[in-house]
Amino acid sequence: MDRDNSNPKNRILAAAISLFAQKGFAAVGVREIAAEAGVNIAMISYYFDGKVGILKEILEEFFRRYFMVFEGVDDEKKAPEDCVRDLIHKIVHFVRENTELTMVSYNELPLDLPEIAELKAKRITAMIQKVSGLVLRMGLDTKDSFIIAVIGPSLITTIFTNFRIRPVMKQVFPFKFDDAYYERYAETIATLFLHGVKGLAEERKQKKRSKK
Amino acid sequence: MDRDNSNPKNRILAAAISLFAQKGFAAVGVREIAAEAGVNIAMISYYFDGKVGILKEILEEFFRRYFMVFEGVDDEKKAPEDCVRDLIHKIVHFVRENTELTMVSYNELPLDLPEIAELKAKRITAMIQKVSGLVLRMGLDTKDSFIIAVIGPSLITTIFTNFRIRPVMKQVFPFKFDDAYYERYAETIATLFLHGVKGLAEERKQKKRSKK
Amino acid sequence: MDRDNSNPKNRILAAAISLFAQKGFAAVGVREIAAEAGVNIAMISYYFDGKVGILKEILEEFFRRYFMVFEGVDDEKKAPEDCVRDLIHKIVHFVRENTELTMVSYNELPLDLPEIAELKAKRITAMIQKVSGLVLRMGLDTKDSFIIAVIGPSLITTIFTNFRIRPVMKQVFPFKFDDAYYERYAETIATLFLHGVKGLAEERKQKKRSKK
Amino acid sequence: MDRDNSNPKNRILAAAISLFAQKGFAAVGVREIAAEAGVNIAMISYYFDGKVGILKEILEEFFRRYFMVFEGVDDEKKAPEDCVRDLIHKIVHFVRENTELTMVSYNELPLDLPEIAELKAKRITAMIQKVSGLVLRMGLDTKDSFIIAVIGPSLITTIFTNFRIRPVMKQVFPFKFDDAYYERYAETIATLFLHGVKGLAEERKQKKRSKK
DNA sequence: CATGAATGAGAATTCATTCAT
DNA sequence: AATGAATGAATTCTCATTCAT
Repeated sequence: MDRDNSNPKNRILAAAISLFAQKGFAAVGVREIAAEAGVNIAMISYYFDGKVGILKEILEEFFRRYFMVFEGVDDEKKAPEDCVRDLIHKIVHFVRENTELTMVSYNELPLDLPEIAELKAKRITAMIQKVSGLVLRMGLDTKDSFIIAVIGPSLITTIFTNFRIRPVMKQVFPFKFDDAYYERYAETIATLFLHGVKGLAEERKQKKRSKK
Repeated sequence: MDRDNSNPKNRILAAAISLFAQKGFAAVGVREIAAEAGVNIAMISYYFDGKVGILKEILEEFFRRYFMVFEGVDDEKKAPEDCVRDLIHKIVHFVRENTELTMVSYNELPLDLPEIAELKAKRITAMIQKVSGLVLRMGLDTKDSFIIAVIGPSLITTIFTNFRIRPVMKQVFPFKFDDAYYERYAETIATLFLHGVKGLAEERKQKKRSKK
Repeated sequence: MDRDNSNPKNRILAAAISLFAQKGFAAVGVREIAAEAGVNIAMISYYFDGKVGILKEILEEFFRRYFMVFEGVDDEKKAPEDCVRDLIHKIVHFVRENTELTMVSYNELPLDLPEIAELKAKRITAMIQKVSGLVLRMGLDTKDSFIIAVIGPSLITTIFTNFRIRPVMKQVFPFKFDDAYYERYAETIATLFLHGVKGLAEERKQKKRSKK
Repeated sequence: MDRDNSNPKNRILAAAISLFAQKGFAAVGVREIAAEAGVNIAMISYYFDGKVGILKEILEEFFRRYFMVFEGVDDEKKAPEDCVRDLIHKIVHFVRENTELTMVSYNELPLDLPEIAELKAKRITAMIQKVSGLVLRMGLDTKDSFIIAVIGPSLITTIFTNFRIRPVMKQVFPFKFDDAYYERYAETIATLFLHGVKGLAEERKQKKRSKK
C-alpha cells in the first residue's frame, strides 16, 4: 500500500496488512501491529474501533481498488479477445501492485468471522459477477452459467495463487520476477484461457449438434 | 476424514479439521476442539503435544493422501491426454472426499508458522513437483519450466478453489453439487486445460519458426 | 544414595533426590521424576502416596542417616577437642557420601510446606540439639545457651555450604575435590572452630572477672 | 523492602519477596503474588515480563544492596581486626534490614533455573570475591586461597543461617531478637572468627617451621 | 490526539492424581 | 505390580479493550 506514512492511521493499516499477509488475521495481535506501526496500542481502538475494524477497512480497500480494475475494460471497439488479454494484464498488474492487500483478502475471505460476514457476502457476490462478466467477453454463451462459474474463479485464483506461492516458487524455480516475467506471465495465462475457452465452446457446439 | 470415532485421538483430529477449515488454525482454541471432540482439554497435549501438533498431523495426513492420488496415473499404454483427464478426475474426487482436510492445508500452507516451516518446505516442494510432472504429460516440452510453473499450480488451485468458494457459489448459482455435477466439472476443467495447453504449445512452435 | 536400583521404589527415590537437589522440590514434576526413574507415573502415587510423600521419605532418610553420625562420638576417654575433631570429620564424610540428600534437606527445610511442617518441627529441633551437644564438647559452659545457639548452626551450615556452593567454587578456585582436600578441609574447619570457641571462652572469663 | 507502596510495581516486588522467602520461588504462583499485592495478574507480565522477571529484579536488588555494605570498610587507618568487626556488624545489620530479600537470594541461588544462570554466574563470583577480600583483612596470607575459600563462605553463611533458622530458634531458645541481641551476636561471630583465623594462621606458621 | 496503566477474560499448557485394565 | 489413558484444577501468560491523564 502506498499512503502517507506520517499519518498514524495509515501506518497502522500498512503494518496490519503486512502482518496479516504473513501470519493471517487471527494470528496477529494488536500489540504487534501497534509496535510495527510505531503507535500506541490504544490508537487501534481509537481509529478502527478494534482489531476487526482494521480487517474491515482492509477488505473494503481491496474491493474498492479491485473493482476499479474492471472499469473501462469492456471496450466495444476492441475484439473480445483483446479485451480479455487487456483485463488479464490489468489484474496481474493490480496484484503485483497490491500483493499483500490481495493476499490478506484472499486468505481471510473464506474463513468464518461473524463480524465481517455481511461485508463478505456483498463484496464476494459482486466480485464473482465482475469475473463472470469477464468470462462472457471470452465469447461464451451468456446462458451457460456453469462454465462461467468455473472459468471466472479459475482465472482469478490462478493469478492470485501465482503470487501466493511465490516464496516456494523462488526456491524451486530460477525465475527473476521482473517486468519481463510479469509481461510473459500475463500473456501465457491469456493464451491458456483463451484457447481453453475456445475449446470448451467448440465442444459445446458439437454436443448440441450431436443431440439433434 | 473417515476414522474410528471411538478413538479419542481421532475425534480430536476430526474436530480440529472441521474447525480449522471453518475458522482457520489460529482462530480456533484448544478448548473449542476439546469440546467439539468431547474429550478433556489435557488430551490434546497428551496426544498431539500441543495445538500445532494437531496441525502437523493434519498436514502430514493431507500430503500422504494427496500423493497417493498420483500413484499409477502415468500409464504408458494410454494417450497422454487420457492420463491427464484421468488425473483431474482423481483430484476432483480426492478433494470431494477430503474437502475440509484439503481446505485446512490449502489455507494454512502460505501462512508463517515457524513450527511447521520445515514440514511445509519439504512437502510443498514435493507437491509442486508432482503437479509439474502432471503438466508434462499434457504434451509440453520438458525444458519449458516457465509454462510448467504456471500451469501446474493453476490447475490445482482451480480445483481447490472450486471447493473453497462453495458457500458463496451456492448462493449465487443454482447448482446441485451431486455426482453429475462433479463429473461434468472434471470434464470441463480437463477440456479447458488440455485445449489451453495445446494452444500454448502451438504458439511456441510458431514463435520458434518465426525466429528462423 | 546407594541402593538397589532394580527396585522401582528406590529408583524413584534416587531420581527424586537428584532432581530436587538440582531444581528444588517445587520446581520438579512427578512426570520428570518418573521419566528419570524409568517408571510409570502412577507408581509414584502407588509407592509414596503423592509427590510430598517422596519428600517426606527423603527427609526421614536424611535424618536417620544424619543422626547415626553422632552415635558414639562422645567418648569420655578422649579429650573433648579430639571428640570435636572426630565429629567434624564424620560430618564432612557424611555430607560427602550423601551430598544430594543433604542438599535437598538443607534447601527444603526452611520453606513453608504445610504437609511436612510436623516432621520438620520434630527433626530440626532434634538436629539442633545434636549440634548443641557437639558444641558443649568444645569446652563451653552448658548454661551459655546463646553461644551454643550461635556456634552449632554455624559449624553445620559451614560444612553444608561448602558442598552447596561447589559448582561456583569449581569455577573460581582451582581445587581438586579429592580425599586429600576433604581431609584438609575437615582439619581446617576443626582448627577454626576450636580456636574460635576457645577465644570466646576466654573472653567470657575476662568479662566475668572484670565485672567483679 | 522499604519502598513506595502506592506504586503497583513495588507492591508486586514486596509481595513476591515475602512469598518467595516463605515458600520458595517455584512454589509461589503469580496469582498469589498478584492477590497479595492487590494488583491484576496481567500486571506481572506487564511490569516484569513474567515470573522469573520478578526473581531477576529481586536478585539484582539484593546484590546491589549487598555490595554496598562492602563500600568503605577497608580503612587503612584502622587495625585489620577492627575492620573485620566493623564489616561483620554491617553485614548483620544488612541482613536484619533485608531479611526476606536475603533469604530469597540465599535459597534460590544454588538452584538450577536456566533463565537466571547468567545473572547468577556473574554475581556469585563477585560475591565470593567480596567475601574473600574480607577474609584477607583478617591477617591471612593472600596466597593461601584454600583457607580464604573456606572462611569467607563460612562467615557469610553463618550470619545468613542465623536468620534462616529463626523460626525454629524461636521455639527452642528463649531469646528476644532485639538490638541488644544483634549487637551481641555480631560481637560473638567476630570473636569466633577472629580467634579461629588467628589459630589457623599460627598453625600454618608452625607447620612451615617444622618442615625446615 | 496520544499515552501508559490497568482490566478481566481467555489463551495453551502442565499439574498431581486416579482409574480401569 | 504395572500400565497408559483420562481428569479437572491450576499453571503462566497474552489477549483486545478501556480508562484517566
